[in-house]
Amino acid sequence: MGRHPHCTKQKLRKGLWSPEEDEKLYNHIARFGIGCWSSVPRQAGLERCGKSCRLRWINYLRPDLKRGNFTQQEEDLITSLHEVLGNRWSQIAAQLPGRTDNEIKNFWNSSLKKMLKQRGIDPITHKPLRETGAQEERQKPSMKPIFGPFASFECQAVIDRVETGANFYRQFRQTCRPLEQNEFMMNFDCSFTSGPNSVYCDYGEALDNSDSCGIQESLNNGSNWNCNIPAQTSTVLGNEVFNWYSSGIKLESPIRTEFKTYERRLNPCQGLQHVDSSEEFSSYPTTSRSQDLSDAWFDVSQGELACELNGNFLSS
DNA sequence: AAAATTCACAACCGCCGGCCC
DNA sequence: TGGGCCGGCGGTTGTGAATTT
Repeated sequence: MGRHPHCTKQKLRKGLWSPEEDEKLYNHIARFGIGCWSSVPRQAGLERCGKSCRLRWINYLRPDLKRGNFTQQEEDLITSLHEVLGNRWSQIAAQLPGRTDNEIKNFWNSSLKKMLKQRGIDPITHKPLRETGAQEERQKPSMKPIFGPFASFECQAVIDRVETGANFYRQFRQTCRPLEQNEFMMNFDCSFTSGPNSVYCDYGEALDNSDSCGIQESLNNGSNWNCNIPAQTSTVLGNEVFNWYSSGIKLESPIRTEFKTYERRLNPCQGLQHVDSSEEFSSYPTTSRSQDLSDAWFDVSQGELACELNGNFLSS
């Protein structure tokens, strides 16, 4: 059995909140803090359901809310985060202090979406509308898996470290080119950019549960990257989550980008065969900053990555 | 000036996962 | 273990203000 009787469907008020209701709720939270929302209406003397109280507090009454129009900076950030995260408004809101997911969602639906369309950008794919249309046209006839020549796939992810707010961007690019009959060479490029208190990824450790067309296996074989995050980060992609742990490293730069390329010979009939391993291109330390980043972990989405990688094989 | 339309934003609804009993 | 509650989330709707016809 459950704990408490669910909000009994007695006559509860709906619709806009009156100033009196706001005052009651604000005073209650100010005095007792946030506890069990379902008991707030009764304790605060409100004829509302707990959910409604919670929403009113989060979206309107909270003292740390930033009011007013979105700045250009916020606008740009929302756009770029939406490109990465899609309609995950709560995760986007987590990157904009003082803004709520509801506010951002409304702003997106009422303004940003239109603005992007006016600029000729598809607000869903964030690619030029023509390109998107052409891609859709091309993909329509063949939903069957095909290893198309020059197939290309890109995805991006942003990981936010909760404590510092430092952002960490990953970008993947996958391309295929024909070799011989029934054979293709696939290049899998990754670039990682991390901000202050740099963060590094190790696919070798992270992708230890490979089940995605051998891609993860290839990364395991080829990678010797380190996974070093000083603290837990929020999950930003996908539904499936798994943790990974750092092995400890000292970082020297506040901003650093790293690139890697994996080449794989593909035979659609035989599956994937590993050909070459990784190649590390560059990093650019700016100022010196050492930090011991051991014993840290963060989440990535195995499922999302797998899903995205699988996407490559469906392109034509 | 009034009606119609558009816009911005507040609030609701339904679903889901986690937790408790 | 299963039922039910709770909180969080994203999609949708409602509402008042602003703008257009």
